[in-house]
Amino acid sequence: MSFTCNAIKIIRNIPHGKVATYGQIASLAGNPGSSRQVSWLLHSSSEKERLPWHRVINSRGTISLKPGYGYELQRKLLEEEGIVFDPAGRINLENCLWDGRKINNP
DNA sequence: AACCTGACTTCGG
DNA sequence: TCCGAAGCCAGGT
Repeated sequence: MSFTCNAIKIIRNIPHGKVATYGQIASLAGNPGSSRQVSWLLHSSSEKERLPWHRVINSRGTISLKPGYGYELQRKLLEEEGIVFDPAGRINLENCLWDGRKINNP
C-alpha cells in the first residue's frame, strides 16, 4: 500500500457534484505534505484509472490548469455536475467541497 | 544515487 | 487581495 495507491482510491471516491483539494486528498491518503504528488499522479494515471481528475482543484477553489491546457475542459465538466463558478472563476468551497466521506472503503 | 520536475501550499510584502 | 519566494513529496531520467 502506498500513498499513491491510496490517493487514487480516494480520488475515485469523490462524489458527483463535489470537489476536493490536492491537500485534502493528500491528507486522506495519509501524507498531508505531498499535495504536489497528487498532481503528479493525475498526470500519471488519470486516464488509465479513469479518475474524476476534474474534481480536484487547489486550495483557493480555482482551477490550476492554464487556459488552453485543460482549464476550459475541467470547468465545463464541473459545471455539468452543478459546480458554480464565481465571475472570478472561483468555486464556492463552502458548498462544493467534499466532506471526505468515501463511498467505498476497502 | 543524484538531480529535475510538477494541475500544490503557505508565508511575507 | 494579489504576487513572488521557499518548502515538501514522490516518481522519472
